[in-house]
Amino acid sequence: MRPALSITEPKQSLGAVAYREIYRRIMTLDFEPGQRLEEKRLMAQLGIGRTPIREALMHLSDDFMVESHPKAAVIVRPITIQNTRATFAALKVLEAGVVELAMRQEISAMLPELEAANHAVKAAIARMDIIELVEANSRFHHAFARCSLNEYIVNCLHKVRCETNRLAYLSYGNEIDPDRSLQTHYRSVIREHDTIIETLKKRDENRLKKTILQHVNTFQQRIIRYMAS
Amino acid sequence: MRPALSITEPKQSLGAVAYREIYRRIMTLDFEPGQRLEEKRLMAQLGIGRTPIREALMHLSDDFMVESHPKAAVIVRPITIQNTRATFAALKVLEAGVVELAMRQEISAMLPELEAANHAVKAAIARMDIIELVEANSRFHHAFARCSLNEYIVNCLHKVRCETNRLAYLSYGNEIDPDRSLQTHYRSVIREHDTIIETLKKRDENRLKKTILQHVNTFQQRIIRYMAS
DNA sequence: TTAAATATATACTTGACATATATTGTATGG
DNA sequence: CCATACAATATATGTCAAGTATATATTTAA
Repeated sequence: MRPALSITEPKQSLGAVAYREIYRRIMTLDFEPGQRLEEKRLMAQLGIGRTPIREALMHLSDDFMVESHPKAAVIVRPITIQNTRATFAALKVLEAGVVELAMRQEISAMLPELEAANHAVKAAIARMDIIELVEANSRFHHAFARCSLNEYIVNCLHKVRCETNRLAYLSYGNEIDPDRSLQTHYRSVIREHDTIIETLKKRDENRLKKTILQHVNTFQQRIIRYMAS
Repeated sequence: MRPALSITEPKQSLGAVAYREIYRRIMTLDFEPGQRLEEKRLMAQLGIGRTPIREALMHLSDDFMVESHPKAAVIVRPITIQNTRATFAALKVLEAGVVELAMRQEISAMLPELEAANHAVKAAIARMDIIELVEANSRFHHAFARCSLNEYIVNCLHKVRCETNRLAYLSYGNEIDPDRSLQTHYRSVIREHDTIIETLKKRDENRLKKTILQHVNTFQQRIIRYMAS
Protein backbone atom coordinates (compact mmCIF):
# COMPACT_ATOMS: atom_id res chain seq x y z
CA MET A 1 0.00 0.00 0.00
CA ARG A 2 1.33 3.36 -0.96
CA PRO A 3 1.31 6.32 1.39
CA ALA A 4 -1.63 8.68 1.15
CA LEU A 5 0.65 11.30 -0.32
CA SER A 6 0.88 9.30 -3.50
CA ILE A 7 -2.73 9.90 -4.31
CA THR A 8 -2.29 13.59 -4.88
CA GLU A 9 1.43 13.57 -5.67
CA PRO A 10 2.27 10.42 -7.65
CA LYS A 11 5.91 11.17 -6.85
CA GLN A 12 6.75 11.99 -10.41
CA SER A 13 10.35 11.81 -11.51
CA LEU A 14 12.34 14.98 -11.93
CA GLY A 15 12.61 14.13 -15.60
CA ALA A 16 8.82 14.29 -15.81
CA VAL A 17 8.78 17.54 -13.87
CA ALA A 18 11.32 19.07 -16.21
CA TYR A 19 9.39 17.84 -19.25
CA ARG A 20 6.15 19.33 -17.99
CA GLU A 21 7.70 22.65 -17.12
CA ILE A 22 9.61 23.09 -20.37
CA TYR A 23 6.56 21.82 -22.27
CA ARG A 24 4.41 24.45 -20.58
CA ARG A 25 6.82 27.25 -21.40
CA ILE A 26 7.04 26.19 -25.03
CA MET A 27 3.27 25.87 -25.28
CA THR A 28 2.61 29.27 -23.79
CA LEU A 29 5.27 30.73 -26.08
CA ASP A 30 7.30 31.72 -23.03
CA PHE A 31 10.01 29.85 -24.88
CA GLU A 32 9.64 31.22 -28.39
CA PRO A 33 9.90 29.20 -31.60
CA GLY A 34 13.51 29.08 -32.71
CA GLN A 35 14.83 29.93 -29.26
CA ARG A 36 17.82 27.96 -28.09
CA LEU A 37 17.47 25.86 -24.95
CA GLU A 38 20.77 25.46 -23.15
CA GLU A 39 21.15 22.76 -20.57
CA LYS A 40 23.00 24.97 -18.10
CA ARG A 41 20.34 27.65 -18.30
CA LEU A 42 17.51 25.17 -17.81
CA MET A 43 19.32 23.60 -14.88
CA ALA A 44 19.52 26.98 -13.20
CA GLN A 45 15.97 28.02 -14.09
CA LEU A 46 14.37 24.79 -12.93
CA GLY A 47 16.81 23.98 -10.15
CA ILE A 48 17.25 20.48 -11.51
CA GLY A 49 20.34 18.48 -12.41
CA ARG A 50 21.62 17.77 -15.84
CA THR A 51 20.40 14.19 -16.12
CA PRO A 52 16.65 14.89 -15.89
CA ILE A 53 17.02 18.04 -18.00
CA ARG A 54 18.60 16.03 -20.78
CA GLU A 55 15.92 13.38 -20.39
CA ALA A 56 13.21 15.99 -20.74
CA LEU A 57 14.82 17.48 -23.84
CA MET A 58 15.00 14.05 -25.43
CA HIS A 59 11.31 13.48 -24.83
CA LEU A 60 10.46 16.92 -26.15
CA SER A 61 12.46 16.07 -29.24
CA ASP A 62 10.49 12.85 -29.63
CA ASP A 63 7.34 14.93 -29.43
CA PHE A 64 8.56 17.29 -32.16
CA MET A 65 8.45 20.21 -29.76
CA VAL A 66 12.16 20.90 -30.04
CA GLU A 67 14.74 20.23 -32.71
CA SER A 68 17.94 18.58 -31.62
CA HIS A 69 21.12 19.50 -33.45
CA PRO A 70 23.64 17.03 -32.04
CA LYS A 71 26.70 18.50 -30.39
CA ALA A 72 25.36 21.94 -31.21
CA ALA A 73 22.03 22.98 -29.79
CA VAL A 74 18.43 22.21 -28.96
CA ILE A 75 16.00 24.82 -30.24
CA VAL A 76 12.27 25.26 -29.84
CA ARG A 77 10.66 24.01 -33.01
CA PRO A 78 9.87 26.84 -35.39
CA ILE A 79 6.27 27.25 -36.51
CA THR A 80 6.18 27.12 -40.29
CA ILE A 81 3.51 26.87 -42.94
CA GLN A 82 4.82 23.46 -43.99
CA ASN A 83 4.85 22.06 -40.46
CA THR A 84 1.38 23.40 -39.85
CA ARG A 85 0.08 21.81 -43.03
CA ALA A 86 1.56 18.46 -42.02
CA THR A 87 0.08 18.81 -38.56
CA PHE A 88 -3.44 19.22 -39.86
CA ALA A 89 -3.00 16.50 -42.47
CA ALA A 90 -1.96 14.04 -39.77
CA LEU A 91 -4.72 15.26 -37.50
CA LYS A 92 -7.39 14.43 -40.07
CA VAL A 93 -6.02 10.99 -40.78
CA LEU A 94 -5.65 10.12 -37.11
CA GLU A 95 -8.94 11.54 -35.83
CA ALA A 96 -10.81 9.71 -38.56
CA GLY A 97 -8.92 6.60 -37.52
CA VAL A 98 -10.01 7.11 -33.94
CA VAL A 99 -13.61 7.17 -35.07
CA GLU A 100 -13.25 3.91 -36.97
CA LEU A 101 -11.56 2.15 -34.08
CA ALA A 102 -13.76 3.60 -31.36
CA MET A 103 -16.87 2.30 -33.08
CA ARG A 104 -15.65 -1.26 -32.58
CA GLN A 105 -14.73 -0.85 -28.91
CA GLU A 106 -16.35 -0.65 -25.53
CA ILE A 107 -15.67 2.97 -24.64
CA SER A 108 -18.16 3.80 -21.89
CA ALA A 109 -15.26 4.07 -19.46
CA MET A 110 -13.92 7.07 -21.37
CA LEU A 111 -17.13 9.06 -21.37
CA PRO A 112 -16.81 10.58 -17.87
CA GLU A 113 -13.40 11.97 -18.70
CA LEU A 114 -14.65 13.31 -22.02
CA GLU A 115 -17.60 15.03 -20.40
CA ALA A 116 -15.50 16.43 -17.58
CA ALA A 117 -13.04 17.90 -20.06
CA ASN A 118 -15.89 19.27 -22.15
CA HIS A 119 -17.32 20.92 -19.08
CA ALA A 120 -13.93 22.42 -18.26
CA VAL A 121 -13.65 23.79 -21.78
CA LYS A 122 -16.99 25.56 -21.42
CA ALA A 123 -16.03 26.96 -18.04
CA ALA A 124 -12.71 28.22 -19.38
CA ILE A 125 -14.45 29.92 -22.28
CA ALA A 126 -16.93 31.52 -19.91
CA ARG A 127 -14.04 32.85 -17.81
CA MET A 128 -12.01 33.70 -20.90
CA ASP A 129 -9.13 31.75 -19.40
CA ILE A 130 -7.09 30.92 -22.47
CA ILE A 131 -4.45 28.80 -20.81
CA GLU A 132 -7.04 26.61 -19.11
CA LEU A 133 -9.07 26.54 -22.31
CA VAL A 134 -6.20 25.11 -24.30
CA GLU A 135 -5.38 22.60 -21.59
CA ALA A 136 -8.96 21.47 -21.12
CA ASN A 137 -9.41 21.22 -24.86
CA SER A 138 -6.24 19.14 -24.98
CA ARG A 139 -7.65 16.82 -22.31
CA PHE A 140 -10.87 16.51 -24.28
CA HIS A 141 -9.10 15.42 -27.42
CA HIS A 142 -6.80 13.14 -25.49
CA ALA A 143 -9.80 11.43 -23.98
CA PHE A 144 -11.36 11.16 -27.41
CA ALA A 145 -8.19 9.64 -28.82
CA ARG A 146 -8.17 7.08 -26.02
CA CYS A 147 -11.54 5.86 -27.25
CA SER A 148 -9.56 4.13 -29.99
CA LEU A 149 -8.02 1.97 -27.25
CA ASN A 150 -4.92 2.07 -29.44
CA GLU A 151 -1.73 3.32 -27.87
CA TYR A 152 -0.04 3.99 -31.20
CA ILE A 153 -2.80 6.32 -32.31
CA VAL A 154 -3.03 7.93 -28.87
CA ASN A 155 0.71 8.49 -28.80
CA CYS A 156 0.83 9.99 -32.25
CA LEU A 157 -2.11 12.26 -31.58
CA HIS A 158 -0.36 13.46 -28.44
CA LYS A 159 2.50 14.73 -30.58
CA VAL A 160 0.19 16.35 -33.06
CA ARG A 161 -1.65 17.99 -30.19
CA CYS A 162 1.56 19.49 -28.83
CA GLU A 163 1.71 21.47 -32.03
CA THR A 164 -1.98 22.34 -32.23
CA ASN A 165 -1.88 23.53 -28.64
CA ARG A 166 0.92 25.90 -29.49
CA LEU A 167 -1.02 27.12 -32.51
CA ALA A 168 -4.06 27.60 -30.32
CA TYR A 169 -2.19 29.81 -27.85
CA LEU A 170 -0.85 31.74 -30.76
CA SER A 171 -4.20 32.41 -32.38
CA TYR A 172 -6.35 32.77 -29.27
CA GLY A 173 -4.03 35.44 -27.96
CA ASN A 174 -4.89 37.68 -30.90
CA GLU A 175 -8.18 38.77 -32.35
CA ILE A 176 -7.61 38.19 -36.02
CA ASP A 177 -10.95 38.08 -37.70
CA PRO A 178 -13.26 41.06 -37.44
CA ASP A 179 -16.10 39.33 -39.27
CA ARG A 180 -16.15 35.95 -37.60
CA SER A 181 -15.38 36.88 -34.02
CA LEU A 182 -13.55 34.84 -31.41
CA GLN A 183 -16.86 34.35 -29.61
CA THR A 184 -18.37 32.85 -32.73
CA HIS A 185 -15.42 30.52 -32.95
CA TYR A 186 -15.84 29.42 -29.36
CA ARG A 187 -19.52 28.73 -29.95
CA SER A 188 -18.59 26.48 -32.86
CA VAL A 189 -16.08 24.62 -30.70
CA ILE A 190 -18.64 24.08 -27.94
CA ARG A 191 -21.32 22.92 -30.36
CA GLU A 192 -18.94 20.52 -32.08
CA HIS A 193 -17.68 19.05 -28.81
CA ASP A 194 -21.24 18.42 -27.69
CA THR A 195 -22.04 16.77 -31.00
CA ILE A 196 -18.93 14.59 -30.74
CA ILE A 197 -19.99 13.24 -27.35
CA GLU A 198 -23.56 12.80 -28.52
CA THR A 199 -22.70 10.90 -31.70
CA LEU A 200 -20.09 8.87 -29.86
CA LYS A 201 -22.77 7.68 -27.44
CA LYS A 202 -25.15 6.89 -30.27
CA ARG A 203 -22.33 5.18 -32.17
CA ASP A 204 -23.29 7.14 -35.26
CA GLU A 205 -20.06 6.54 -37.16
CA ASN A 206 -20.79 8.61 -40.25
CA ARG A 207 -21.99 11.67 -38.40
CA LEU A 208 -19.17 11.38 -35.87
CA LYS A 209 -16.53 11.27 -38.55
CA LYS A 210 -18.15 14.19 -40.31
CA THR A 211 -18.28 16.19 -37.08
CA ILE A 212 -14.68 15.48 -36.15
CA LEU A 213 -13.38 16.49 -39.54
CA GLN A 214 -15.48 19.62 -39.43
CA HIS A 215 -14.10 20.33 -35.96
CA VAL A 216 -10.55 20.06 -37.28
CA ASN A 217 -11.51 22.33 -40.15
CA THR A 218 -13.01 24.92 -37.83
CA PHE A 219 -9.66 25.21 -36.11
CA GLN A 220 -7.61 24.94 -39.27
CA GLN A 221 -9.49 27.78 -40.92
CA ARG A 222 -8.81 29.94 -37.90
CA ILE A 223 -5.09 29.13 -38.02
CA ILE A 224 -4.94 29.76 -41.76
CA ARG A 225 -6.53 33.15 -41.23
CA TYR A 226 -4.09 33.83 -38.41
CA MET A 227 -1.05 32.94 -40.46
CA ALA A 228 -2.31 34.97 -43.40
CA SER A 229 -2.61 38.04 -41.21
CA MET B 1 34.62 19.69 -45.20
CA ARG B 2 34.25 16.55 -43.19
CA PRO B 3 36.73 13.72 -43.36
CA ALA B 4 35.99 10.94 -45.80
CA LEU B 5 35.21 8.64 -42.90
CA SER B 6 32.02 10.55 -42.23
CA ILE B 7 30.52 9.41 -45.49
CA THR B 8 30.33 5.80 -44.44
CA GLU B 9 30.31 6.36 -40.68
CA PRO B 10 28.30 9.50 -39.85
CA LYS B 11 29.91 9.42 -36.42
CA GLN B 12 26.76 8.35 -34.69
CA SER B 13 26.42 8.94 -30.99
CA LEU B 14 26.91 6.07 -28.60
CA GLY B 15 23.28 6.48 -27.62
CA ALA B 16 22.34 5.71 -31.22
CA VAL B 17 24.73 2.77 -31.29
CA ALA B 18 23.23 1.37 -28.12
CA TYR B 19 19.70 1.89 -29.45
CA ARG B 20 20.50 0.08 -32.67
CA GLU B 21 22.19 -2.82 -30.97
CA ILE B 22 19.52 -3.38 -28.33
CA TYR B 23 16.85 -2.88 -31.00
CA ARG B 24 18.47 -5.55 -33.13
CA ARG B 25 18.63 -8.02 -30.27
CA ILE B 26 15.00 -7.44 -29.37
CA MET B 27 13.92 -7.73 -32.98
CA THR B 28 15.78 -10.98 -33.54
CA LEU B 29 14.35 -12.29 -30.27
CA ASP B 30 17.87 -12.56 -28.86
CA PHE B 31 16.33 -10.54 -26.05
CA GLU B 32 13.09 -12.38 -25.46
CA PRO B 33 9.72 -10.78 -24.74
CA GLY B 34 9.40 -10.23 -21.02
CA GLN B 35 13.12 -10.40 -20.42
CA ARG B 36 14.55 -7.85 -18.07
CA LEU B 37 17.16 -5.45 -19.37
CA GLU B 38 19.52 -4.30 -16.63
CA GLU B 39 21.65 -1.25 -17.18
CA LYS B 40 24.76 -2.77 -15.67
CA ARG B 41 24.47 -5.84 -17.85
CA LEU B 42 23.96 -3.82 -21.02
CA MET B 43 26.91 -1.60 -20.12
CA ALA B 44 29.12 -4.66 -19.89
CA GLN B 45 27.70 -6.37 -22.98
CA LEU B 46 27.97 -3.31 -25.21
CA GLY B 47 31.00 -1.74 -23.58
CA ILE B 48 29.18 1.57 -23.31
CA GLY B 49 28.67 3.90 -20.37
CA ARG B 50 25.51 4.32 -18.41
CA THR B 51 24.38 7.59 -19.94
CA PRO B 52 23.95 6.37 -23.54
CA ILE B 53 22.51 3.06 -22.33
CA ARG B 54 19.81 4.90 -20.42
CA GLU B 55 19.22 7.13 -23.42
CA ALA B 56 18.75 4.10 -25.66
CA LEU B 57 16.33 2.48 -23.22
CA MET B 58 14.26 5.65 -23.11
CA HIS B 59 13.99 5.72 -26.88
CA LEU B 60 13.11 2.05 -26.97
CA SER B 61 10.40 2.79 -24.45
CA ASP B 62 9.09 5.59 -26.67
CA ASP B 63 8.98 3.08 -29.49
CA PHE B 64 6.98 0.59 -27.40
CA MET B 65 9.75 -1.97 -27.69
CA VAL B 66 10.35 -2.10 -23.96
CA GLU B 67 8.20 -1.36 -20.95
CA SER B 68 9.65 0.90 -18.32
CA HIS B 69 8.69 0.28 -14.72
CA PRO B 70 10.18 3.29 -12.94
CA LYS B 71 12.63 2.57 -10.17
CA ALA B 72 12.12 -1.13 -10.81
CA ALA B 73 12.98 -2.51 -14.23
CA VAL B 74 12.90 -2.23 -17.98
CA ILE B 75 11.59 -5.34 -19.71
CA VAL B 76 11.27 -6.33 -23.34
CA ARG B 77 7.69 -5.75 -24.33
CA PRO B 78 5.69 -8.97 -24.20
CA ILE B 79 3.95 -10.09 -27.35
CA THR B 80 0.24 -10.47 -26.60
CA ILE B 81 -2.91 -10.98 -28.60
CA GLN B 82 -4.19 -7.57 -27.53
CA ASN B 83 -1.01 -5.75 -28.50
CA THR B 84 -0.93 -7.54 -31.81
CA ARG B 85 -4.52 -6.61 -32.54
CA ALA B 86 -3.77 -2.95 -31.76
CA THR B 87 -0.69 -3.09 -33.93
CA PHE B 88 -2.60 -4.22 -36.98
CA ALA B 89 -5.46 -1.83 -36.32
CA ALA B 90 -3.04 1.10 -36.24
CA LEU B 91 -1.23 -0.26 -39.27
CA LYS B 92 -4.39 -0.22 -41.35
CA VAL B 93 -5.35 3.30 -40.32
CA LEU B 94 -1.87 4.67 -40.92
CA GLU B 95 -1.08 2.92 -44.19
CA ALA B 96 -4.41 4.05 -45.61
CA GLY B 97 -3.51 7.54 -44.43
CA VAL B 98 -0.20 7.33 -46.24
CA VAL B 99 -2.04 6.54 -49.45
CA GLU B 100 -4.31 9.54 -49.07
CA LEU B 101 -1.46 11.91 -48.33
CA ALA B 102 0.94 10.48 -50.90
CA MET B 103 -1.58 11.03 -53.66
CA ARG B 104 -1.41 14.77 -53.06
CA GLN B 105 2.39 15.01 -52.94
CA GLU B 106 5.35 14.97 -55.25
CA ILE B 107 6.92 11.64 -54.35
CA SER B 108 9.18 10.80 -57.28
CA ALA B 109 12.18 11.31 -55.01
CA MET B 110 11.09 8.35 -52.87
CA LEU B 111 10.75 5.89 -55.72
CA PRO B 112 14.44 4.90 -56.03
CA GLU B 113 14.56 3.98 -52.36
CA LEU B 114 11.32 2.04 -52.64
CA GLU B 115 12.56 0.09 -55.62
CA ALA B 116 15.93 -0.58 -54.07
CA ALA B 117 14.29 -1.94 -50.94
CA ASN B 118 11.89 -4.00 -53.04
CA HIS B 119 14.84 -5.48 -54.91
CA ALA B 120 16.57 -6.27 -51.63
CA VAL B 121 13.44 -8.02 -50.39
CA LYS B 122 13.37 -10.25 -53.46
CA ALA B 123 17.07 -11.03 -53.12
CA ALA B 124 16.67 -11.89 -49.45
CA ILE B 125 13.79 -14.21 -50.24
CA ALA B 126 15.81 -15.89 -52.98
CA ARG B 127 18.65 -16.45 -50.51
CA MET B 128 16.22 -17.34 -47.71
CA ASP B 129 17.96 -14.78 -45.52
CA ILE B 130 15.29 -14.04 -42.96
CA ILE B 131 17.12 -11.31 -41.08
CA GLU B 132 17.86 -9.38 -44.25
CA LEU B 133 14.34 -10.06 -45.49
CA VAL B 134 12.78 -8.42 -42.45
CA GLU B 135 15.16 -5.50 -42.60
CA ALA B 136 14.69 -4.90 -46.31
CA ASN B 137 10.93 -5.22 -45.92
CA SER B 138 11.17 -2.69 -43.10
CA ARG B 139 13.07 -0.30 -45.36
CA PHE B 140 10.44 -0.78 -48.07
CA HIS B 141 7.60 0.17 -45.78
CA HIS B 142 9.57 3.02 -44.29
CA ALA B 143 10.13 4.42 -47.77
CA PHE B 144 6.46 3.98 -48.51
CA ALA B 145 5.52 5.81 -45.32
CA ARG B 146 7.81 8.66 -46.28
CA CYS B 147 5.72 9.16 -49.41
CA SER B 148 3.22 10.83 -47.09
CA LEU B 149 5.83 13.55 -46.51
CA ASN B 150 4.38 13.66 -43.01
CA GLU B 151 6.76 13.16 -40.12
CA TYR B 152 4.00 12.33 -37.64
CA ILE B 153 2.74 9.47 -39.75
CA VAL B 154 6.27 8.31 -40.55
CA ASN B 155 7.20 8.37 -36.89
CA CYS B 156 4.12 6.48 -35.79
CA LEU B 157 4.54 3.87 -38.49
CA HIS B 158 8.12 3.38 -37.35
CA LYS B 159 6.85 2.33 -33.96
CA VAL B 160 4.24 0.05 -35.40
CA ARG B 161 6.89 -1.48 -37.61
CA CYS B 162 9.12 -2.26 -34.65
CA GLU B 163 6.38 -4.59 -33.51
CA THR B 164 5.56 -6.05 -36.91
CA ASN B 165 9.24 -6.74 -37.50
CA ARG B 166 9.37 -8.70 -34.29
CA LEU B 167 6.26 -10.62 -35.31
CA ALA B 168 7.83 -11.30 -38.69
CA TYR B 169 10.95 -12.83 -37.16
CA LEU B 170 8.73 -14.89 -34.96
CA SER B 171 6.58 -16.30 -37.74
CA TYR B 172 9.20 -16.60 -40.46
CA GLY B 173 11.36 -18.66 -38.20
CA ASN B 174 8.72 -21.40 -38.03
CA GLU B 175 6.82 -23.20 -40.72
CA ILE B 176 3.32 -23.00 -39.40
CA ASP B 177 0.98 -23.63 -42.23
CA PRO B 178 1.24 -26.87 -44.17
CA ASP B 179 -1.41 -25.89 -46.69
CA ARG B 180 -0.38 -22.36 -47.55
CA SER B 181 3.39 -22.67 -47.54
CA LEU B 182 5.96 -20.05 -46.64
CA GLN B 183 6.92 -19.88 -50.30
CA THR B 184 3.36 -19.05 -51.24
CA HIS B 185 3.38 -16.31 -48.63
CA TYR B 186 6.58 -14.87 -50.02
CA ARG B 187 5.14 -14.87 -53.52
CA SER B 188 2.17 -12.87 -52.24
CA VAL B 189 4.48 -10.38 -50.58
CA ILE B 190 6.52 -9.89 -53.74
CA ARG B 191 3.44 -9.50 -55.91
CA GLU B 192 1.89 -7.00 -53.53
CA HIS B 193 5.07 -4.96 -53.27
CA ASP B 194 5.30 -4.77 -57.04
CA THR B 195 1.69 -3.70 -57.24
CA ILE B 196 2.24 -1.04 -54.60
CA ILE B 197 5.06 0.55 -56.57
CA GLU B 198 3.12 0.25 -59.79
CA THR B 199 -0.08 1.85 -58.49
CA LEU B 200 1.92 4.49 -56.66
CA LYS B 201 3.51 5.54 -59.95
CA LYS B 202 0.15 5.55 -61.68
CA ARG B 203 -1.38 7.44 -58.76
CA ASP B 204 -4.24 4.97 -58.73
CA GLU B 205 -5.49 5.84 -55.25
CA ASN B 206 -8.29 3.31 -54.97
CA ARG B 207 -6.27 0.37 -56.16
CA LEU B 208 -3.28 1.40 -54.07
CA LYS B 209 -5.35 1.59 -50.92
CA LYS B 210 -6.91 -1.74 -51.70
CA THR B 211 -3.52 -3.31 -52.30
CA ILE B 212 -1.96 -1.91 -49.15
CA LEU B 213 -4.81 -3.12 -46.98
CA GLN B 214 -4.62 -6.51 -48.63
CA HIS B 215 -0.89 -6.55 -47.99
CA VAL B 216 -1.46 -5.88 -44.32
CA ASN B 217 -4.07 -8.62 -44.29
CA THR B 218 -1.72 -11.09 -45.93
CA PHE B 219 0.69 -10.62 -43.06
CA GLN B 220 -1.98 -10.42 -40.38
CA GLN B 221 -3.51 -13.72 -41.45
CA ARG B 222 -0.11 -15.35 -41.22
CA ILE B 223 0.43 -13.97 -37.71
CA ILE B 224 -3.05 -15.04 -36.63
CA ARG B 225 -2.34 -18.56 -37.82
CA TYR B 226 1.00 -18.47 -36.05
CA MET B 227 -0.49 -17.36 -32.75
CA ALA B 228 -3.25 -19.92 -33.01
CA SER B 229 -0.73 -22.71 -33.43
C1' DT C 1 -0.56 -15.25 5.03
C1' DT C 2 1.05 -11.07 6.50
C1' DA C 3 4.52 -7.97 7.87
C1' DA C 4 9.19 -6.38 8.68
C1' DA C 5 14.11 -6.32 7.25
C1' DT C 6 17.41 -6.59 3.71
C1' DA C 7 19.44 -6.15 -0.82
C1' DT C 8 19.68 -4.41 -5.23
C1' DA C 9 18.91 -1.42 -9.13
C1' DT C 10 17.35 2.74 -10.39
C1' DA C 11 17.04 8.05 -10.21
C1' DC C 12 19.77 11.71 -9.50
C1' DT C 13 23.89 14.63 -8.39
C1' DT C 14 28.48 16.27 -8.95
C1' DG C 15 32.61 16.71 -11.35
C1' DA C 16 35.46 15.98 -14.96
C1' DC C 17 37.21 15.36 -19.81
C1' DA C 18 37.17 15.09 -24.87
C1' DT C 19 35.22 16.72 -28.86
C1' DA C 20 32.41 18.94 -32.18
C1' DT C 21 30.34 23.04 -33.30
C1' DA C 22 30.06 27.98 -33.48
C1' DT C 23 32.59 32.08 -33.05
C1' DT C 24 36.25 34.94 -33.34
C1' DG C 25 40.19 36.50 -35.49
C1' DT C 26 43.62 36.37 -39.17
C1' DA C 27 45.35 36.28 -43.61
C1' DT C 28 45.01 36.01 -48.34
C1' DG C 29 43.16 37.41 -52.80
C1' DG C 30 40.21 40.20 -55.72
C1' DC D 1 38.87 48.26 -49.10
C1' DC D 2 36.00 44.40 -48.98
C1' DA D 3 35.11 39.58 -49.28
C1' DT D 4 36.23 34.99 -48.95
C1' DA D 5 38.76 31.29 -46.97
C1' DC D 6 41.25 29.56 -43.39
C1' DA D 7 43.04 29.03 -38.64
C1' DA D 8 42.56 29.56 -33.57
C1' DT D 9 39.66 29.91 -29.72
C1' DA D 10 35.71 29.24 -26.72
C1' DT D 11 31.74 27.04 -25.38
C1' DA D 12 28.28 23.46 -24.90
C1' DT D 13 27.43 18.96 -25.67
C1' DG D 14 28.40 13.86 -25.30
C1' DT D 15 30.27 10.67 -22.31
C1' DC D 16 32.30 8.67 -18.27
C1' DA D 17 33.00 7.79 -13.27
C1' DA D 18 31.79 7.62 -8.56
C1' DG D 19 28.73 8.27 -5.08
C1' DT D 20 24.08 9.00 -2.54
C1' DA D 21 19.33 8.28 -1.76
C1' DT D 22 15.29 5.80 -2.52
C1' DA D 23 11.93 2.67 -4.22
C1' DT D 24 11.08 -1.81 -5.51
C1' DA D 25 11.68 -6.70 -5.07
C1' DT D 26 13.28 -10.30 -2.21
C1' DT D 27 14.06 -12.57 1.86
C1' DT D 28 13.19 -13.39 6.50
C1' DA D 29 10.47 -13.49 10.44
C1' DA D 30 6.12 -13.58 12.81
